[in-house]
Amino acid sequence: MSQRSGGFLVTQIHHLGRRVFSELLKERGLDIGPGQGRILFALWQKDGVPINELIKKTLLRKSTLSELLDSLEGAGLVRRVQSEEDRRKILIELTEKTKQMLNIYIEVSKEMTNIFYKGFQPEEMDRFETYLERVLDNLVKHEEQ
Amino acid sequence: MSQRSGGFLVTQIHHLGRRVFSELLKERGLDIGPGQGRILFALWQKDGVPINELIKKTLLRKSTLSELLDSLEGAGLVRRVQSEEDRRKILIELTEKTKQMLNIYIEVSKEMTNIFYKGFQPEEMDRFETYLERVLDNLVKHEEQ
DNA sequence: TTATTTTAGTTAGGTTCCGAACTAATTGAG
DNA sequence: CTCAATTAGTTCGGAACCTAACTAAAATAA
Repeated sequence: MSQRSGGFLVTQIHHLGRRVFSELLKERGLDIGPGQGRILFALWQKDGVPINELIKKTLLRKSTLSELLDSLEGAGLVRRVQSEEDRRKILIELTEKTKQMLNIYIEVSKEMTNIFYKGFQPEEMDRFETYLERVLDNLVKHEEQ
Repeated sequence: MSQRSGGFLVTQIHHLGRRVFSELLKERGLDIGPGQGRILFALWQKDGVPINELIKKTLLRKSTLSELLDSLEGAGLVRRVQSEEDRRKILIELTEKTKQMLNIYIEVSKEMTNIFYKGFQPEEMDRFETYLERVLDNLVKHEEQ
């Protein structure tokens, strides 16, 4: 009976959050969208990786990544390099341009976190993120059958 | 320097959840997408309302609603009726076809909730949803300036 | 070796979202 | 009463997602 609404809330938070984040990126002069940012964020942790590794980190579909990488490459933010060992693989590298964006991106992310978690105690953030990880895990496991 | 990742987790849950929900709708023979379902869900609670009311319930932009309503109307799932009192307003009504979908939709929603919250105790769901509401509230207030 | 299967990525077509610029009806200020 | 401002929706172009169908390279099995 319990009319749970977790999924709807997550959806609403996602869309509102995306709008706010977009706005912050723009204000700070970062000319990238939140979808592009998501990929760059993964690449800042480690670049020179094949698309398959980005799929694991972002949970996006390969067709989505393929297209987002087109736009990032078109904007000169990443480079596609064919792997020597396995010529099926395409390694994604950051360009110099992108490396200089990292610090601003981190600033914007912090700002975003402040808005997101306004009024939260650190322990509350921890508990909340633990719940989020459990839900994500449930969904990932369900998708794997 | 707490590297918080709530926003990323929410995004990932949103996208994975959408895929799972889409799949469930299809399996149950409901020929609607999750975006359409979101609007129908609001209308099942109360229909014959102007688009502005749907904006408040769904937090979508009016252009988004306008287009989703086009697709719903095209599929014969809703009707647009011009308001008598205020001819700027368009009231959205469910059709008979749609009213018969409600029960199945509720079933699918329950299934979705079971997957989403697998392993959660009821109190944990309550706490989690309270956190979600607080985050959503933070974002709504920030958007209002 | 050669044919099949698997893996890596792209392409095509469609959906759901957005902001910005538009039309039309109502409200409100002078 | 009239005209400017507000409110209600639509349209347009683009971004970020999807599935399904494709190409090409590598691995495997015959």
